[in-house]
Amino acid sequence: MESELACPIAPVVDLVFSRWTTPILWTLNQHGRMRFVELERRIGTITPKVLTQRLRQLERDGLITRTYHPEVPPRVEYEISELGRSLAPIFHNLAEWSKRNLPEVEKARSRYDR
Amino acid sequence: MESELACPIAPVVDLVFSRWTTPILWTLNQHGRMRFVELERRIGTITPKVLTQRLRQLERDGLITRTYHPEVPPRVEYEISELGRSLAPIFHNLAEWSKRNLPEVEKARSRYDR
DNA sequence: GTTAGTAGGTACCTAGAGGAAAGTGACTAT
DNA sequence: ATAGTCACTTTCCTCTAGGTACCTACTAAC
Repeated sequence: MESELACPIAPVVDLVFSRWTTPILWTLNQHGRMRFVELERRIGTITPKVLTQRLRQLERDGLITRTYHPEVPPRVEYEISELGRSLAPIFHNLAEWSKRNLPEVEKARSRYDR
Repeated sequence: MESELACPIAPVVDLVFSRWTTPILWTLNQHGRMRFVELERRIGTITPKVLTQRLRQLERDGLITRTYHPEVPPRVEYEISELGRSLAPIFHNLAEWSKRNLPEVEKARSRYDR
Protein backbone atom coordinates (compact mmCIF):
# COMPACT_ATOMS: atom_id res chain seq x y z
CA MET A 1 0.00 0.00 0.00
CA GLU A 2 1.38 3.40 -0.94
CA SER A 3 -0.12 5.10 2.07
CA GLU A 4 3.01 3.82 3.78
CA LEU A 5 4.93 6.22 1.62
CA ALA A 6 3.28 9.15 3.31
CA CYS A 7 3.04 7.54 6.70
CA PRO A 8 5.75 5.49 8.39
CA ILE A 9 3.44 4.31 11.15
CA ALA A 10 0.95 2.66 8.82
CA PRO A 11 2.43 -0.83 9.31
CA VAL A 12 2.21 -0.75 13.08
CA VAL A 13 -1.31 0.62 12.85
CA ASP A 14 -2.27 -2.36 10.70
CA LEU A 15 -0.68 -4.64 13.25
CA VAL A 16 -2.11 -3.25 16.45
CA PHE A 17 -5.16 -1.18 15.63
CA SER A 18 -7.05 -3.18 13.05
CA ARG A 19 -10.47 -4.43 13.99
CA TRP A 20 -10.64 -6.53 17.19
CA THR A 21 -6.89 -6.63 17.72
CA THR A 22 -6.87 -3.71 20.12
CA PRO A 23 -9.43 -5.14 22.57
CA ILE A 24 -7.71 -8.53 22.45
CA LEU A 25 -4.27 -7.12 23.17
CA TRP A 26 -5.67 -4.77 25.77
CA THR A 27 -7.50 -7.54 27.60
CA LEU A 28 -4.52 -9.90 27.58
CA ASN A 29 -2.25 -7.11 28.73
CA GLN A 30 -4.63 -6.09 31.50
CA HIS A 31 -5.73 -9.45 32.86
CA GLY A 32 -2.87 -11.78 31.99
CA ARG A 33 -2.99 -15.32 30.65
CA MET A 34 -6.43 -16.36 29.58
CA ARG A 35 -8.37 -19.16 27.89
CA PHE A 36 -10.30 -18.85 24.65
CA VAL A 37 -13.79 -18.73 26.15
CA GLU A 38 -12.78 -16.29 28.82
CA LEU A 39 -11.43 -13.94 26.17
CA GLU A 40 -14.60 -14.44 24.17
CA ARG A 41 -16.76 -13.59 27.16
CA ARG A 42 -14.74 -10.56 28.17
CA ILE A 43 -14.83 -9.01 24.73
CA GLY A 44 -18.50 -9.74 24.52
CA THR A 45 -19.62 -9.44 20.92
CA ILE A 46 -16.85 -11.16 19.00
CA THR A 47 -17.70 -14.44 17.26
CA PRO A 48 -15.48 -17.51 17.72
CA LYS A 49 -14.54 -17.52 14.06
CA VAL A 50 -13.22 -13.98 14.09
CA LEU A 51 -11.59 -14.42 17.50
CA THR A 52 -9.66 -17.40 16.14
CA GLN A 53 -8.60 -15.44 13.06
CA ARG A 54 -7.33 -12.50 15.08
CA LEU A 55 -5.56 -14.72 17.63
CA ARG A 56 -3.75 -16.57 14.84
CA GLN A 57 -2.68 -13.30 13.29
CA LEU A 58 -1.45 -11.90 16.60
CA GLU A 59 0.42 -15.13 17.30
CA ARG A 60 2.04 -15.04 13.89
CA ASP A 61 3.11 -11.45 14.47
CA GLY A 62 4.66 -12.51 17.75
CA LEU A 63 2.49 -10.25 19.89
CA ILE A 64 0.86 -13.11 21.82
CA THR A 65 1.74 -16.72 22.61
CA ARG A 66 -0.54 -19.72 22.46
CA THR A 67 -0.21 -22.74 24.71
CA TYR A 68 -2.15 -25.88 23.92
CA HIS A 69 -2.83 -28.43 26.68
CA PRO A 70 -3.93 -31.77 25.20
CA GLU A 71 -6.58 -32.53 27.81
CA VAL A 72 -10.27 -33.29 27.61
CA PRO A 73 -11.91 -30.95 27.12
CA PRO A 74 -8.97 -29.20 25.49
CA ARG A 75 -7.41 -26.21 27.17
CA VAL A 76 -5.68 -23.41 25.29
CA GLU A 77 -4.13 -20.42 26.95
CA TYR A 78 -3.23 -17.13 25.38
CA GLU A 79 -0.77 -14.72 26.84
CA ILE A 80 0.72 -11.45 25.73
CA SER A 81 4.34 -11.84 24.67
CA GLU A 82 7.25 -9.63 25.62
CA LEU A 83 6.95 -7.96 22.25
CA GLY A 84 3.25 -7.36 22.86
CA ARG A 85 3.93 -6.05 26.34
CA SER A 86 6.20 -3.43 24.85
CA LEU A 87 3.05 -1.78 23.52
CA ALA A 88 1.79 -1.10 27.02
CA PRO A 89 3.15 2.46 27.25
CA ILE A 90 1.42 3.30 23.99
CA PHE A 91 -1.86 1.92 25.29
CA HIS A 92 -1.36 3.95 28.42
CA ASN A 93 -0.75 7.12 26.42
CA LEU A 94 -3.87 6.49 24.40
CA ALA A 95 -5.93 6.01 27.54
CA GLU A 96 -4.54 9.26 28.92
CA TRP A 97 -5.27 11.13 25.72
CA SER A 98 -8.73 9.68 25.75
CA LYS A 99 -9.45 10.80 29.29
CA ARG A 100 -8.12 14.26 28.61
CA ASN A 101 -9.41 14.95 25.13
CA LEU A 102 -12.46 12.88 24.26
CA PRO A 103 -14.75 15.50 25.82
CA GLU A 104 -13.15 18.06 23.48
CA VAL A 105 -13.99 15.80 20.54
CA GLU A 106 -17.57 15.59 21.73
CA LYS A 107 -17.79 19.36 21.98
CA ALA A 108 -16.31 19.77 18.51
CA ARG A 109 -18.92 17.39 17.14
CA SER A 110 -21.89 19.20 18.58
CA ARG A 111 -20.39 22.51 17.45
CA TYR A 112 -20.05 21.10 13.92
CA ASP A 113 -23.53 19.61 13.86
CA ARG A 114 -25.09 22.95 14.59
CA MET B 1 -20.12 -1.34 20.26
CA GLU B 2 -19.52 -3.49 23.31
CA SER B 3 -15.86 -3.93 22.56
CA GLU B 4 -15.60 -0.63 24.39
CA LEU B 5 -16.58 -2.50 27.50
CA ALA B 6 -13.42 -4.52 27.37
CA CYS B 7 -11.29 -1.77 25.94
CA PRO B 8 -11.34 1.86 27.02
CA ILE B 9 -9.18 2.99 24.12
CA ALA B 10 -11.55 1.72 21.44
CA PRO B 11 -13.12 5.17 20.88
CA VAL B 12 -9.83 6.93 20.28
CA VAL B 13 -8.72 4.10 18.00
CA ASP B 14 -11.84 4.63 15.93
CA LEU B 15 -11.09 8.33 15.80
CA VAL B 16 -7.43 8.28 14.92
CA PHE B 17 -6.58 4.89 13.47
CA SER B 18 -9.41 4.06 11.16
CA ARG B 19 -8.61 3.71 7.48
CA TRP B 20 -6.90 6.76 5.89
CA THR B 21 -7.18 8.95 8.96
CA THR B 22 -3.69 8.13 10.18
CA PRO B 23 -1.85 9.12 6.99
CA ILE B 24 -3.94 12.28 6.73
CA LEU B 25 -3.22 13.36 10.29
CA TRP B 26 0.40 12.36 9.98
CA THR B 27 0.90 14.32 6.79
CA LEU B 28 -0.80 17.43 8.12
CA ASN B 29 1.15 17.19 11.33
CA GLN B 30 4.43 16.71 9.50
CA HIS B 31 4.13 19.22 6.68
CA GLY B 32 1.74 21.83 8.03
CA ARG B 33 -1.13 23.59 6.28
CA MET B 34 -1.95 22.07 2.93
CA ARG B 35 -4.43 22.22 0.06
CA PHE B 36 -6.72 19.40 -1.03
CA VAL B 37 -4.75 18.34 -4.10
CA GLU B 38 -1.44 18.47 -2.31
CA LEU B 39 -2.79 16.14 0.36
CA GLU B 40 -4.17 13.91 -2.36
CA ARG B 41 -0.82 13.75 -4.11
CA ARG B 42 1.19 13.16 -0.96
CA ILE B 43 -0.98 10.26 0.17
CA GLY B 44 -0.86 8.84 -3.30
CA THR B 45 -3.57 6.24 -3.67
CA ILE B 46 -6.56 7.86 -1.97
CA THR B 47 -9.48 8.85 -4.17
CA PRO B 48 -10.97 12.36 -3.89
CA LYS B 49 -14.28 10.99 -2.69
CA VAL B 50 -12.78 9.16 0.24
CA LEU B 51 -10.39 11.99 1.00
CA THR B 52 -13.33 14.35 1.28
CA GLN B 53 -15.19 11.94 3.55
CA ARG B 54 -12.24 11.51 5.89
CA LEU B 55 -11.48 15.24 5.96
CA ARG B 56 -15.08 16.01 6.89
CA GLN B 57 -14.97 13.45 9.65
CA LEU B 58 -11.68 14.75 11.03
CA GLU B 59 -13.00 18.30 10.87
CA ARG B 60 -16.14 17.28 12.71
CA ASP B 61 -14.06 15.59 15.39
CA GLY B 62 -12.07 18.80 15.78
CA LEU B 63 -8.76 17.22 14.81
CA ILE B 64 -8.25 19.41 11.74
CA THR B 65 -9.51 22.78 10.54
CA ARG B 66 -10.73 23.68 7.09
CA THR B 67 -10.35 27.14 5.58
CA TYR B 68 -12.23 27.99 2.42
CA HIS B 69 -11.02 30.86 0.22
CA PRO B 70 -13.76 31.92 -2.23
CA GLU B 71 -11.48 32.51 -5.18
CA VAL B 72 -11.42 31.11 -8.68
CA PRO B 73 -10.26 28.42 -8.86
CA PRO B 74 -11.33 27.75 -5.28
CA ARG B 75 -8.70 27.29 -2.64
CA VAL B 76 -9.23 25.23 0.50
CA GLU B 77 -6.60 24.73 3.14
CA TYR B 78 -6.47 22.04 5.75
CA GLU B 79 -4.47 22.30 8.91
CA ILE B 80 -4.07 20.18 11.99
CA SER B 81 -5.79 21.70 15.00
CA GLU B 82 -4.40 22.08 18.50
CA LEU B 83 -6.39 19.01 19.50
CA GLY B 84 -4.93 17.09 16.58
CA ARG B 85 -1.44 18.29 17.41
CA SER B 86 -1.82 16.80 20.87
CA LEU B 87 -1.58 13.41 19.18
CA ALA B 88 1.97 14.09 18.03
CA PRO B 89 3.68 12.36 20.99
CA ILE B 90 1.62 9.25 20.34
CA PHE B 91 2.62 9.28 16.68
CA HIS B 92 6.20 9.69 17.77
CA ASN B 93 5.95 6.74 20.13
CA LEU B 94 4.47 4.60 17.40
CA ALA B 95 7.27 5.54 15.02
CA GLU B 96 9.81 4.64 17.69
CA TRP B 97 8.13 1.34 18.42
CA SER B 98 8.05 0.64 14.72
CA LYS B 99 11.75 1.32 14.25
CA ARG B 100 12.66 -0.81 17.24
CA ASN B 101 10.24 -3.72 16.92
CA LEU B 102 9.02 -4.20 13.36
CA PRO B 103 12.04 -6.37 12.56
CA GLU B 104 11.03 -8.58 15.50
CA VAL B 105 7.58 -8.92 14.00
CA GLU B 106 9.11 -9.92 10.70
CA LYS B 107 11.23 -12.55 12.42
CA ALA B 108 8.22 -13.88 14.30
CA ARG B 109 6.34 -14.22 11.05
CA SER B 110 8.99 -16.22 9.26
CA ARG B 111 9.38 -18.38 12.35
CA TYR B 112 5.63 -19.03 12.35
CA ASP B 113 5.46 -19.73 8.64
CA ARG B 114 8.04 -22.47 8.91
C1' DG C 1 -13.57 27.60 -28.25
C1' DT C 2 -11.40 24.47 -25.84
C1' DT C 3 -8.30 23.31 -22.49
C1' DA C 4 -6.69 23.29 -17.78
C1' DG C 5 -7.13 23.66 -12.86
C1' DT C 6 -9.69 23.36 -8.19
C1' DA C 7 -12.59 21.14 -4.79
C1' DG C 8 -15.37 18.52 -4.55
C1' DG C 9 -20.44 15.79 -5.56
C1' DT C 10 -23.04 11.74 -7.38
C1' DA C 11 -24.35 7.21 -9.05
C1' DC C 12 -23.06 2.76 -9.47
C1' DC C 13 -20.62 -1.39 -8.38
C1' DT C 14 -17.70 -4.88 -6.21
C1' DA C 15 -14.70 -7.30 -2.99
C1' DG C 16 -14.08 -8.79 1.15
C1' DA C 17 -14.53 -8.45 6.06
C1' DG C 18 -17.30 -9.95 9.37
C1' DG C 19 -21.65 -12.04 11.48
C1' DA C 20 -24.96 -16.28 12.24
C1' DA C 21 -25.52 -20.86 12.86
C1' DA C 22 -24.38 -25.41 12.89
C1' DG C 23 -20.93 -29.08 13.11
C1' DT C 24 -16.65 -31.69 15.03
C1' DG C 25 -13.90 -34.75 18.10
C1' DA C 26 -12.71 -36.51 22.26
C1' DC C 27 -13.90 -37.40 26.61
C1' DT C 28 -16.70 -36.91 31.14
C1' DA C 29 -20.47 -36.64 34.13
C1' DT C 30 -25.30 -38.04 35.08
C1' DA D 1 -27.96 -42.77 26.28
C1' DT D 2 -27.69 -38.18 26.47
C1' DA D 3 -25.98 -33.87 27.45
C1' DG D 4 -22.21 -30.84 28.19
C1' DT D 5 -17.44 -28.70 27.70
C1' DC D 6 -13.80 -26.58 24.85
C1' DA D 7 -11.62 -24.74 20.96
C1' DC D 8 -12.27 -24.26 17.18
C1' DT D 9 -13.95 -25.10 11.75
C1' DT D 10 -17.04 -24.69 7.97
C1' DT D 11 -20.64 -22.88 5.30
C1' DC D 12 -23.55 -19.42 4.08
C1' DC D 13 -24.97 -14.78 3.98
C1' DT D 14 -25.08 -9.74 4.53
C1' DC D 15 -23.51 -5.24 4.48
C1' DT D 16 -20.88 -1.48 3.71
C1' DA D 17 -16.51 0.81 3.05
C1' DG D 18 -14.22 2.02 -0.58
C1' DG D 19 -13.18 2.19 -5.66
C1' DT D 20 -14.45 3.76 -10.67
C1' DA D 21 -16.07 6.90 -13.48
C1' DC D 22 -18.26 10.85 -14.58
C1' DC D 23 -20.19 15.51 -13.51
C1' DT D 24 -20.26 20.50 -11.59
C1' DA D 25 -19.19 25.81 -11.60
C1' DC D 26 -16.03 29.28 -12.52
C1' DT D 27 -12.39 31.65 -14.74
C1' DA D 28 -7.79 32.40 -17.08
C1' DA D 29 -4.91 31.35 -20.60
C1' DC D 30 -3.75 29.66 -25.15
